[in-house]
Amino acid sequence: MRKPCCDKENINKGAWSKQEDQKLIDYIRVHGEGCWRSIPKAAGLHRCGKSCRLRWLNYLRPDIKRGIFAEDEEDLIIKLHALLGNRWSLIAGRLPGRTDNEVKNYWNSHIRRKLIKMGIDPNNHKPHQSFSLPHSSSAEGASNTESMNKDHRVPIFKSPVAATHRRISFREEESAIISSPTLNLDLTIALPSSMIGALEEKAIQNSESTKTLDMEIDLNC
DNA sequence: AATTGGCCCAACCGCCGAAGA
DNA sequence: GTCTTCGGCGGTTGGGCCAAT
Repeated sequence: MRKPCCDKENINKGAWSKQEDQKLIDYIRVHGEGCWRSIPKAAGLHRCGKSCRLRWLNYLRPDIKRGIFAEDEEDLIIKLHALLGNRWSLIAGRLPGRTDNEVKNYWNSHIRRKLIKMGIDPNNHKPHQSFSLPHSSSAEGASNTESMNKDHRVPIFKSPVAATHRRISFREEESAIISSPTLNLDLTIALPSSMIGALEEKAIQNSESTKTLDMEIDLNC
């Protein structure tokens, strides 16, 4: 049995107060992002290190872009999702200022529904033939491939791409993106510039794994 | 005005891989 | 080679807000 990431006692949970936010911001401004486990104690926060990390990365970071997604951002998310599946952190990495949580939420609340309305299966981005909303599908069938959110409104489908290829190495994923015939300019623009040179080199070196991934993606798209 | 149902999003949970001892 | 710890990730949930009834 794995130990909990932190002492559960004396740990605040739930929404962050302004004071807590300020403490975390102040600490990171001075000391930078370091060891998340030690930050709560050092910053005087009764929070789990993971919670601090999440709060900082998803909410407090100064470079976060908030507000509605632009059309081109949405388009890019759809393209990247078709390629990568539910790997939100990778998708978010190509949307400057957006977090994985934000992208994930936006996908589940907006894009998924939009695609369904358009008659496109959000799992594989193909026009669906038998895809149906949960209320019209059999509960038995649904239970194996999808889970519902709490009020049974929208099915949370597990992407076949993500389910099959979860935890593919970062290099393989970058290589797949760079070498993808269906995603070129949109993606290279968003790719962190500092990584492009190194990644292209790696893409060549890892051509074997890239081929494998591309082939798998072809099967799914 | 009160209730209900749906939507949205922040935050938690549990798992996994990487790194270090 | 094995074990432990940590950071990171995706899935899921709790709860606030708002529109419809």
